[in-house]
Amino acid sequence: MLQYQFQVHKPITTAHLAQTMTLLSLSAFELKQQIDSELAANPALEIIEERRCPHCKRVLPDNGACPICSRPMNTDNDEPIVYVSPMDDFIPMSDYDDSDFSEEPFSPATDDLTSYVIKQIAPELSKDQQLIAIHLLTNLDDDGFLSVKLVDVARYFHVPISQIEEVQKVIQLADPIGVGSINPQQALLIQLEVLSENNSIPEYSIDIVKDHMDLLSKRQYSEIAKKLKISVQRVEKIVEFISDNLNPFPARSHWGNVRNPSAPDSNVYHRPDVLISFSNNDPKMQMIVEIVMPYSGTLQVSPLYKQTIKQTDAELKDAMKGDLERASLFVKCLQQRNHTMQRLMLELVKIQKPYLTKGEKFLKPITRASLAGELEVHESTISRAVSGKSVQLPNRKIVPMAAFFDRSLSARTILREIVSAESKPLSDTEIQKKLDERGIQVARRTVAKYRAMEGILPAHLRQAA
DNA sequence: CTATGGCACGGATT
DNA sequence: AATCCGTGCCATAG
Repeated sequence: MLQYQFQVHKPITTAHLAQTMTLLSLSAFELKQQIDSELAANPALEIIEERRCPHCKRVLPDNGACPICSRPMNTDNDEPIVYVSPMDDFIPMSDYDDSDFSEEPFSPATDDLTSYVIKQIAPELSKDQQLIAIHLLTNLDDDGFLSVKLVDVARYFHVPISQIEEVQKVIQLADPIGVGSINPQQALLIQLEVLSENNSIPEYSIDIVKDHMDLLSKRQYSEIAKKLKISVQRVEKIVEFISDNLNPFPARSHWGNVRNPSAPDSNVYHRPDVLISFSNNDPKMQMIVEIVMPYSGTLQVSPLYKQTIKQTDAELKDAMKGDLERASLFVKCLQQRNHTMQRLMLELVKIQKPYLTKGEKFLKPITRASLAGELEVHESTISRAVSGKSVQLPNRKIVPMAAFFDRSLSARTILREIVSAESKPLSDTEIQKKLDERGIQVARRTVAKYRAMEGILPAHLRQAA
C-alpha cells in the first residue's frame, strides 16, 4: 500500500491530468471495472498481492504494521487517520453485530423509510394487514431489520404467525428489497429470490447464503467449497456475485429523495466508497477514514515486463514500450486519485466532525468551492471527487458524499424539531424567527420550501397533535 | 391583512 | 452550457 501514499507530483502531461480526473470521478465499483479492463488490455500492469492483518484483514504495508490495528493510541491526537483500504471482499458481517450505534443521537431515518415502504405496499394489503405492516415497519432498526420478534407481533395482534409472515414477505419484496428481514441472511435470500426472477443467478449462491452464512461472513471460502464439494474458485466467483449485486443491510442503501420515488436507483446495492468510523466505536477516540479500493493488492508496473523488453527485437520493442508507458501512467493516475481522495476526506471529516458525532443538526453548510480553496485544487476537482460516491458514516448509515455539502440539512432537521415541539401550528414567518434564534438565517420563502421538503403541511392545515 | 405557493433571477454545481 | 437551490416579488386564498 505504500505506493498509494507516495508524495504525488503535479501532473505533467495533459494525458495524465485527464486520466486522473476520470479516475477521480469513479466510484470504487466503477474503478474496479476500469482497472479490470486496463489490466486485461495491458500486459505491463500487474497486481501484487499483499499480506493481510490477522485482526482486521486489511492489507499490510511494506513495513509490516497494520495501520489501523497498531496505530498509536494516543487520544490527544485528534488528527483523523486516512487510509486507503482495499476491500475486494464481502462487507464483513462482523460489522453488524458488534456494538450498536443505533442509540447514537442520529435521528433514525426509519420514519422516512416506513412511509416510503408503506406507500408501495398499501394497495396490495387488506386493512388488517396494513395495520400489521405499519407495526412491523415502525419497528425497523437503522439497517432495515425488524427489531421485534414475529411471535410477539403475532401475539400482539392475536393472529397466527403465518399471517405476520405473509405481510413480512410483502414488505421484503418492496424497495429497498429485503427490508423487514430479521437478519442479513434473510435479506440476502430475498434479494436472490427477486433477482432470480429476471436474471440468472449462480448455482449454489442460495445454498451458500442459506447454509453457510457463518463461513461466508468469516470469508472461509475453502471451507464452503469443501462442504459443497465445489472448487474454491467457484465459491469466490459466487461471493463476488453476491457482493456485487446484493446488500446485506437493506436500509443502508436507502438514501436519496424519499418523496420522489420516480427516480429509483437502478442498483439495489450501493457499496460505500469511503468508510468513517471511530476507533473502538467511541466518538471521543480517533477518527478512522478508509478510502475503499476495489483490489487487495498493489497495482504496479510489472518488473518482469521491464526485463523482457530489453531482450526483445526492435520491432516489438516499440509496442511494448507503449504498454509500459501506459501502465506507468495508469499507476500514477491511480495514486494521484487516491491522494486527492485522502486529502479531500481528511479535510471534510475535520470540518464535519460535529455532524459525524452529534447528528444531522450539526452539519455545517459548506460549499465545494470553499473546500477547493482550502485544498488549493480546482473546484471541478472536488466536484468530480464527490459526485457519485457514497460514504458509510460511523452510525453505519450510507449516504451520498454530496450530503456533506448539503446546505439545508441541518436547517431542515431543526425545523422538524421546532414543528414537532410547537404547541400551536406556527406560521412560516414564526418558524423563520425561531430558526433565526437558533442561528439559522433563511428567508421566509425558504422556510416554506424546507417545510414542503420535509412533508410538513402548512400551518392552517396542521393540527397540534 | 396574513399565510402560502408559483415563477423567475442569480449564484453554485456539474 | 445546463441544472439545481435559495430568494424576492406577486397573485391568490382565507
